[in-house]
Formats: sequence, structure tokens, C-alpha cells
Amino acid sequence: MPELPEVETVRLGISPHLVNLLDQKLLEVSRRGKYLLFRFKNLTLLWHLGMSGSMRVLLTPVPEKKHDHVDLVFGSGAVLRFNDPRRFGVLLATFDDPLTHVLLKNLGPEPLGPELNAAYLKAKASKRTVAIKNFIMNANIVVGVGNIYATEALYEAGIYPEKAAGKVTLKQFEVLTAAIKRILTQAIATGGTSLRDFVKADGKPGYFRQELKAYGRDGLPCGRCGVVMLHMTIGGRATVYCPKCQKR
DNA sequence: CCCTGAACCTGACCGC
DNA sequence: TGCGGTCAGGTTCAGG
Repeated sequence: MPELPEVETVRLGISPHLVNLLDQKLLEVSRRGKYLLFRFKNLTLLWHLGMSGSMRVLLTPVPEKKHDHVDLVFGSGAVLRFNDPRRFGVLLATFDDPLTHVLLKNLGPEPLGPELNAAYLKAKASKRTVAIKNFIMNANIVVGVGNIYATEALYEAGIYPEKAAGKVTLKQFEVLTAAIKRILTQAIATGGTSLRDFVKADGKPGYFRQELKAYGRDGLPCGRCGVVMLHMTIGGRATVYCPKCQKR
């Protein structure tokens, strides 16, 4: 453990660069994939919620709860409080263009923009043997499609989740692309999916859970054909599918 | 380069 | 009530 001289050396080294650095306006909160970007004049905070992170805006003081890890305190007195039981979340500052940061530079296109389309996915999937579910969950291919929404999108598109990405047809990618965009858009509109931990900034859960048609419905009848939905594990993640509606 | 599986961490839940 | 095993919304990394 560093002793006093080492601590003092650190203090002298960092102070000239950092004093007053954070005493500035938050200009914008944007998003790239699942990363939140808090843009200030001289730096950007990159903040990822991991598996279990959530953020609350507190306008009046509130006692800390278990797994509250970070407060971002504003001049107004408002506090942005970060809670993350599993601690897979990430918070770091970058002083360069955040989009060139190692965590962001290799990310694929945003799913709701025109860059995500069937032709793009078809080209990227060429010759690849990985399951289509893993493929669309790969942030280097397209960002923002996690286990819930990959499961839902493949169900809606009628594609067997373990089908090799390279064997998915252009027509299937057209249907899949439309499904991803529709599902993500609707999930955003309903505040996301709350399974246990997740709450919105106002402390309330999201309501997309009641719209889920595949995720978590193994053993229940398919809403389209009535056949019992099945469970499988792909890439270590739970996957639910309809054996009749989802084509291999 | 691609693919797979393990690792990171804590808590909830289930069966015994 | 307790214990052990399993599982969970994401991402990175080692090894083949």
C-alpha cells in the first residue's frame, strides 16, 4: 500500500491537471450502443450499466441504499445516483473524442439508424457459422441487441436462433431487421423491460415485459401457433423459441 | 479472423 | 433455517 510520500506524490502529480475540471456544465447526455456519454467541455464520461445497473435522479436528499456506488452531484443540488448490485458497470472519463475510445471505436452501427439494414447484415454474415442469435448480439456487428431483444426479434422474424448466420437469407435478414427496429422502438416507448433490478430514472419499472412473446415463455404456448415454446442455451445465454414457427 | 467457453459479481430462488 | 446449486438484462479475453 502506498504510504504518505507516495500519496503526496500522487496529489502533486494530479492536481494541476484536474482542479476545477469537473466544475463545468454538463452539455449533453448521448448514447452509443449501451454506453451513455456525459459530455462536458473538456472530457466525456463513458458510463455503462452492465447487467444490473440503474440510475436515479434525486432532487432531494435520499439515504444511500445497498449497491449505490456513485453520486454525480450538480450545482442545483440534484444528484445522479448509480446503483449496480453486480458491479459489471463501467464508469470512466476520456479527454479525447469519445467515439475513438477503445470501448467505442469498434462498435457496429446503431440498430435504429439506416446503417442497419438487410444488405449490411447479409454481407457481414457471409461464411460465418456462428448462431444468428449470437451474431445479432455481437456489438461489433450491431449495437444494442441484448439477450431479451435478440430472442424476441428472432421469434417475430420466424428464424431458428441457432441457424448459422451465413445461411440466413437476404429475405430473412429483411424481416429480422424490421423486427429488431420495431421491437427496440416499442421497448423504448414503454420504458424498457424490468425483470428485477432495472428501474427508470424516476424509480419506476419499464413496462415492455408484458409485451414479451418469447423471452421467459418456455413451456407456454406460442402466441401464433399454440405449440409449446422450448428452451435452449446459445452462447451461454437462455434462449426461448417456437419449434414450429422458427425455421431452421 | 472466427468461434467457444469462462470469467467478472451479487442476489434470488429452488430443492433438500 | 441453512446449504448448495443454478440462473440472471453484458462484455472481454484466452485458447483452440
